[in-house]
Amino acid sequence: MNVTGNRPGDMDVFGELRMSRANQRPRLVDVAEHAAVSLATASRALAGRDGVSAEVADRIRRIARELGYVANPYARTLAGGARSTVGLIVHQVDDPYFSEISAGVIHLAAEQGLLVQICQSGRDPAYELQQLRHLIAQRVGIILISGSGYDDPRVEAEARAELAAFQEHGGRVAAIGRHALGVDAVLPDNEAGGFALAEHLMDLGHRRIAVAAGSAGLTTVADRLAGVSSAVRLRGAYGADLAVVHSDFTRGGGRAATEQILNEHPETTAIVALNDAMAIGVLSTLRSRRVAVPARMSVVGFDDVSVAADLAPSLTTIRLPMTEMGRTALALALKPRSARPRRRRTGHLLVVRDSTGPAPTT
Amino acid sequence: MNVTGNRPGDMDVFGELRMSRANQRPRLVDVAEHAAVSLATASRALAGRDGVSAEVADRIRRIARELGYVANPYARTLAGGARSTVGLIVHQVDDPYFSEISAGVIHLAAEQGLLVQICQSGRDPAYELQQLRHLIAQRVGIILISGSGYDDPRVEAEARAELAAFQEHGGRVAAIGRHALGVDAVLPDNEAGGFALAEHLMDLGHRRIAVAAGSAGLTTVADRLAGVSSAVRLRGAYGADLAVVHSDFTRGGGRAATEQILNEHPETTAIVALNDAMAIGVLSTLRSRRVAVPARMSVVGFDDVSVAADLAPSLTTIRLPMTEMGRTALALALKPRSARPRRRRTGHLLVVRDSTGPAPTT
DNA sequence: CTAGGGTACGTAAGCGCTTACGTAAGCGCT
DNA sequence: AGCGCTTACGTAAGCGCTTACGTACCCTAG
Repeated sequence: MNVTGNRPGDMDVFGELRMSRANQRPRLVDVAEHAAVSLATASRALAGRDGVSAEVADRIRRIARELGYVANPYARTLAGGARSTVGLIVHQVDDPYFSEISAGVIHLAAEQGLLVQICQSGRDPAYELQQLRHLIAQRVGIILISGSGYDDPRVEAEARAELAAFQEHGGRVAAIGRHALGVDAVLPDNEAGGFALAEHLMDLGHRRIAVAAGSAGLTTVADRLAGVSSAVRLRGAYGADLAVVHSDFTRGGGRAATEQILNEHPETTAIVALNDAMAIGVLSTLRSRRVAVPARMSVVGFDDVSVAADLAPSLTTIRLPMTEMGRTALALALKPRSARPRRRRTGHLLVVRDSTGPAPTT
Repeated sequence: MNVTGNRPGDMDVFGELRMSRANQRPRLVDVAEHAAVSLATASRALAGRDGVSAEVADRIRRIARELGYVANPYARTLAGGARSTVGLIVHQVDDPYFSEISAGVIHLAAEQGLLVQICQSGRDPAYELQQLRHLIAQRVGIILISGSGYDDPRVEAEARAELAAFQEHGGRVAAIGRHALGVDAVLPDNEAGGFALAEHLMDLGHRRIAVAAGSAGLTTVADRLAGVSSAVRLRGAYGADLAVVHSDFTRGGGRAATEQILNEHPETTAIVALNDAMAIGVLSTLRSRRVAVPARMSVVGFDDVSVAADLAPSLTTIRLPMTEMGRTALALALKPRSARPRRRRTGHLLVVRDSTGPAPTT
């Protein structure tokens, strides 16, 4: 139940790590003295609070700039209860989807002078919950949680409760691509994206479509899948049919799903991978199985990670603005809380490239 | 003193980030009281410092665990000069090379209970220096700097001076793949890697080799290039020849370099991209220019980012253990400083895949 | 002219921790 | 017995900020 690595031996790390006091950076008192005002006034002026006349505030700000004053975030946090750290939970930082989101978060955070603490949950709900608790214990002020939610109501409820308590105490939370948490969220329209992909394939004449889906327990999977199915159902009269194979949201998952599709649904002419990582695995396996893309099999992905355009064949996919999503999520969390959770829908765009073509005429 | 009603944190007028004091986690005093010792003793026991008898220390640790006590990192930092944040400077987090390094750093940091603050320098030396100063101003305890160094002695000297001063005050520094900083470093053998790539190509019969190099000012570029040239020079007697085109370490850079190589050095039968990102761009351009790989042109990369194996054709490259490099760098920084900079050389491995083949017989 | 109220600023009390220094007890030594 | 040394612990002074509250001053209304 405790965070890993909390054993006595590990604490030594801190023991070794200490800085000399001589690291003389200007402090708030220095600014205050130069400006011939009190600490309180200097603090108020720099925080932009009122109760300071415009001219004095200007003088203080100027002097702070001249001295190269940068507030000590630790002191600030300790004193004010204000939290200048944002905790970002992702499944895996070296997955392009998440690294692009992170890039957006980090970028805005840097602009705002906030620290970003990144945690990797490794796609494990239990570990994710532990990370969440750890972040809260570390007194972050903002928690950004990305990655798909879990269908399991118990898991999700625990996270939800933890976050609610955190918000109760003034913490800010925003979710990215995750809607069941009862918090502000930036959400791609996964269903519409799935719908668009299926439509695109059916427009090309495909009728036997297989879906390489991520873990069955993820809401993202369910949503994207729902979009695909509803598009297919709408054209059911034309004989469209859907096979769904569950694996996981990685390249390896894509490879596994492809094997299964090839074996169990040989009539398939198009594979919808529910994210780009899987699509990369799908393409890779099709290549080694000598299945021509798109001549014999069309493939689509979802996300448009940046490498998607440089694959061979380049990947038809749904573009999601990941970097912007990260930015937006942080921006959302930075705003004052509203009574009810806000949702920002992100745009999405079908990007047609070389991995899709007309259905083979058999 | 405790009013349950209206606390400052609840008012939250201007979207200020503040937490209510009511976020009652156990503090060190609570542990100390339960253990019937003083604050000082509790602190010493939990920090693993001596001056506390074994049994008392055990009791304190047990009680801390029972209470779920987690030290407030801000207070700890403020008070002790001990720094529990590690600053990580990368060029770009959504570049797989750096995201894999980050993953390693984050992982070890999580184990050690350290915060990780990631900065993106955007490959701009001036901005990187600014980020560096920012991290120092933010009082991080450890700075990890990755990405190639710059050939420009002035730029590098400034960073070097800044880091030296930081270390002077007890800060810890480690570099990843960067050797001119006068600090501990984990270094791949770029020269040997370049050598191995060139050897591999020449073994396959290639004699007209072109290099798609990153920016001319980077030490990584110089080192990898030196390896390639020296291998080629060694076989100069056999008529091997080298064309070098400089661009930058991105996919776009790879595309640009390829265009130039195709135009200016049409006799080329093999392209050495000095990192995998460029190699992806090279492959992409060759495909659109209808140059068969490896039949008409062989391509090699450097790094072995995880997608390299799933490209079409899969990429022959030098494998570097990026994740482990990140981990090692942090581990290095965590150790007490030694008198002179330590260097950890990482292994590397030529991974032969489908993007290389025998030179065309013309 | 004074009460009442607003504005601009100062004073000082912490936030939760680390650590220099002080103290009391126990030990061996002469 | 008396001295100094070591060990184990307590006391209290901050670390650099924020902010509740106090104070001086000016303005307006009565």
